[in-house]
Amino acid sequence: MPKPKIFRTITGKEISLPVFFPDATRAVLKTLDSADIESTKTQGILVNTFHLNNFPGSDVIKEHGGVRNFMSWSGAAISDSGGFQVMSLAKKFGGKNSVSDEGVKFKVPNTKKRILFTPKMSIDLQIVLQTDMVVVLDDFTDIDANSYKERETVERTIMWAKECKQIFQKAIEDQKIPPEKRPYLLGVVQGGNDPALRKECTERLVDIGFDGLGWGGWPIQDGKINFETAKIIARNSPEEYFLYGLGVGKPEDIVESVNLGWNIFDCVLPTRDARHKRLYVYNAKTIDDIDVTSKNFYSFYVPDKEVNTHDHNPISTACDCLLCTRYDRSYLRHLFQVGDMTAGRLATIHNLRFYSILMEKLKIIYQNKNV
RNA sequence: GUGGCAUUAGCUCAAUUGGUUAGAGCAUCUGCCUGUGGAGCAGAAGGUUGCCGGUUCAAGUCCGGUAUGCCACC
Repeated sequence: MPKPKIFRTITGKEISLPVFFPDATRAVLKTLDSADIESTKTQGILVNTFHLNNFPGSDVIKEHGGVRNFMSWSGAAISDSGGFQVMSLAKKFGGKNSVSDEGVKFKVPNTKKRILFTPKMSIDLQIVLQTDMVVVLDDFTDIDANSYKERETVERTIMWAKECKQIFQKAIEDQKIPPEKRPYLLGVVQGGNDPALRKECTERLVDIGFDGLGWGGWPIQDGKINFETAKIIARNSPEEYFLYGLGVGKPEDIVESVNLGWNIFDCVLPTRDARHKRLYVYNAKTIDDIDVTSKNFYSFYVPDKEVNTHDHNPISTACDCLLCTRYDRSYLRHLFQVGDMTAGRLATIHNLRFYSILMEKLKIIYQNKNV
């Protein structure tokens, strides 16, 4: 069976793989509006169920008929379950936040509310969001987890995955959602750095049956990605499955992951780095000359350095974004110096175009490989 | 012309009654950011304390002179 080359949205769009979804956690890609996102040729975005449930709340999203209408976005959209946030919140606030088989108990940030976030809530909310891919709630295996904790999180992840699938299917039937409007359902593989546990988790999730699997957990280990885990999940997944590297990653990590069969990615790096004055720049002179399989195919450009004050060159000649086609280095430095938000906007647009060019280049390689 | 106040890092300012190696913010330079509570974090460099002399074991700090600036009064 051939690998899927198409990601179909519930609005009828077809997106070829691999694809990168930047993180619009709160239904906004920081500093950009939806027209800006379109201009970067970004195909889809990732929103977060947990955060959108807090603000503005599912009733508001429901009134709009989904998060896409809410933010006037016509591309693809995936909703994250909230599993990762639950982990980071539990870690940050500890104490009264706890994970049990029922779900996650925690205090809602910035409020006095304490709620139990369950697999059912996550799925129900994601269906309200009307995204193209729904992600099951998973129990995050911490990078420092001992083998007992690793086992526990995997068992709970599988239990919740089963529950999520049943709730998902029931919702589809109850709401009479036609097949072409049915979102994809993604299982998430946990198990930390234990290869046998990762394999087992993958197999048991495949037995339950999903449209794809996510590479869960913390992707970084001593600053490097554990590609052994990526290989194990990919090898034990059906050919037609979507393989989604959750939170992956740096450009070179995406290149390597695509090589191992992964085809969907999301990461905060391009947007966060842009706001933190780190721009991704291809070393090639033109877009045509870019070779993402070569070593060191890109560099970082730090826009607010003093040396840029009198530099009238564009940030990159191998880029066709708003920043590179209209403004020069001197002006961008000025915008960062005076602390204007436009600096963040132009830098974010640039970094997103860098990533969309990366995916366009990988698409060509990927499609040639699968002919 | 007389009196008062000021002068310390590129910039704005700290530094008990004279007492270790004169500090901080911004700017500069390095690095970091991975299913985003964060336009964030870490680190480095940067000084003949306006200049000349004096008192003292010890001076950014006290004294005399001088330069520059601000204020007040003739």
